Amino acid sequence: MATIYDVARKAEVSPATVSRVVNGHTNVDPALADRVRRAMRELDYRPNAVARNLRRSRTTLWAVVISDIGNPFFTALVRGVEDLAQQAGYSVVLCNTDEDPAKETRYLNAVLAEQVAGVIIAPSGPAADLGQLTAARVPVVVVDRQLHGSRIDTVLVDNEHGARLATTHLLDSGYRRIACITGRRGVWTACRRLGGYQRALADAGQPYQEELVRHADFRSDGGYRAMTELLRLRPRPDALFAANNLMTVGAVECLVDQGIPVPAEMGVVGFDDLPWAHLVRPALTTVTQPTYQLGETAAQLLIERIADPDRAATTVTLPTKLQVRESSVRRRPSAVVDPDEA
Amino acid sequence: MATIYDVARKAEVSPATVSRVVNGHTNVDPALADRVRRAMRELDYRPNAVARNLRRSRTTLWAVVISDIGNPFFTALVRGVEDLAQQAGYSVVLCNTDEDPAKETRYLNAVLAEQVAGVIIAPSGPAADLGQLTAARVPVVVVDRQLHGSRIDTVLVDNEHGARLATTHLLDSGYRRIACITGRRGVWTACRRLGGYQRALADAGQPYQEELVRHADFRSDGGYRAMTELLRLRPRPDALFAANNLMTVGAVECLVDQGIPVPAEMGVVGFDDLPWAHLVRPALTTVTQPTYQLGETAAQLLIERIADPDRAATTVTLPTKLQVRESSVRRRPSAVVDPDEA
DNA sequence: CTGTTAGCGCATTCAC
DNA sequence: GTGAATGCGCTAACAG
Repeated sequence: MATIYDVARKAEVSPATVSRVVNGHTNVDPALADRVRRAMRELDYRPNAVARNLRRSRTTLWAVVISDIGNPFFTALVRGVEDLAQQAGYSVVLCNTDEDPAKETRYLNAVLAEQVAGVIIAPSGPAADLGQLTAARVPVVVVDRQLHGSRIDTVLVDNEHGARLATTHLLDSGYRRIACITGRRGVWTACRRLGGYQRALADAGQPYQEELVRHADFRSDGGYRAMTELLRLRPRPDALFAANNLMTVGAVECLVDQGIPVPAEMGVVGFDDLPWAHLVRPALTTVTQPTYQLGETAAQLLIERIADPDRAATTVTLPTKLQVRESSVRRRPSAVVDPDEA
Repeated sequence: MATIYDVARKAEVSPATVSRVVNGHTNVDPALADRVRRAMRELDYRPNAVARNLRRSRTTLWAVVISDIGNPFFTALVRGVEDLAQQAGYSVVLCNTDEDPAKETRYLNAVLAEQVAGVIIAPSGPAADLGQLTAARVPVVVVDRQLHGSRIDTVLVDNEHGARLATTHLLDSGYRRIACITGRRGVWTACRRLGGYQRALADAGQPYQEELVRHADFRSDGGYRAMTELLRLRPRPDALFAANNLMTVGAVECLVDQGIPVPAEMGVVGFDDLPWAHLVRPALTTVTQPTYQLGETAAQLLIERIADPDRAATTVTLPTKLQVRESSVRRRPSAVVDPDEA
């Protein structure tokens, strides 16, 4: 590979001038600039980003750390991040931890070693150790989860509100024994969504029954198992609020396998939409999150944080909406209007 | 951030010795090594990967270039790559081009500049310019598509065979006017899958009718539009073979919207599975690819290519299978056995 | 406006 | 087995 010195020699200028042309920083005599550009073309010169990063002691890379690349929630979020990152001149490195703390640690170490310009982390699992990142003064934005006690920029949705909407909707549809499958104890989103469920029951003067609540792992299999357990209860629940998209899928699979008709014998609402929620029969009612904007907002905060490392930390909360489809309405399911499909 | 010099000073050794301890290359006196390790701990020393990369003029990063991060096919593939990469000590950078040639070019440039150790590219769109990569002697493996005329390691599936299986199955189920939605003209997978469809018709002595074939963009919307067009034909097709997963989704959405019952009035088989294909009612019959292994195999080839840049290029072809579910069988749909679900 | 110079942090010669 | 010295390729002072 040609270096900046090769170009300089060929164009009969100094390496500094080549650098100036490449980066367009200072003004360069047009004639010289032309010679440089020609030399670059002839040598097929490509600036070595590694050397530049070392010299500048910063990179143009963001790391986005997510826990499940197979979950459409995260891929949509990544898209939002990526689009803004590109605009701002950053490339995005995706780190998929698969809910594996060891992988997460490895990635965070790599991220530090590689001197990334910033990190956006969207963990659904237990708390990551962001201490080392913040200690190294790496700009960080947390998405999807509140980290108490730390001054970090954060983007959230109103989980409690969404969960409450979902549960209230099931009550309004006439369901009375509503089960809840939420995430692991201690996981922030799991708590908030469970909280919204409880709140809705309280609002309606319904008793809160511990046995109707299950904690699973935010994955499909976990939803399946939790549903299996719930179906053993007597009397059986007549509705389900599932606290994330993949667990909803698992639960519905279980219902299909057991031959339990939805929504006739089991109303279902899931938290977080799925790209194909309306293709499943019956179409799934979900609490939708503005996933793409979640990513965009995180990217925006990261850009601002990089520009001013000392500004006060911000928390942005985005709204959720209830998307009523068929799985939660006992009669005339096809009459439901779906604004997103218009 | 502490540097190797800080550690050396604190441990009262030379930077070279610290480097030796960090990399475990040569033998170091245990006493010195201990002092070094303690100093590293106390200073929370983290090797600067950028500097190391510059010095060694190679990195420990792979780039995986895909065209749609929202497509489960690619995410599964990435998982396969990632798992092997981790084992081999590489980190994976995901580059999502969204079928946008400009984005792809930007990423390939970045990839060159960042001196990545290797590239795995899985494009579904038109030909990428890999020339510059191979010219720079960057190890490259192509997945999912054949690049004729170039000596590049490649991992494929037997597209033609899978498409033929799918079409033959529809014929066997009694459908006679079978439409095909494939990808853009000139896209390798699109051609091969169309070829399999044609071959199956020929095998069965059925005429090939141009009007039954549509070319779309491998995305959901394209499938929807193509299906809309096909439904205007008279006589109407009675079955569909769609050449990728997302177009299948789009086509089925269209059928739902038009109120056309599947499989009674329209048999459907899609190429490439979806994680939730069995949740859709009726459950979708698909041609499944070993997506994860596709990624693993690509990673394996890349590892071997890096180890020996001059070995002959290999092409590996993996098998596809027909997964019969409900959307392609007119009677007794629930009797179908699905081995993957056992 | 341009060239000379130094050094980012590290790994690797080469002497010792 | 260890340390001193060098340079990976580039950018940013600084001097001219």
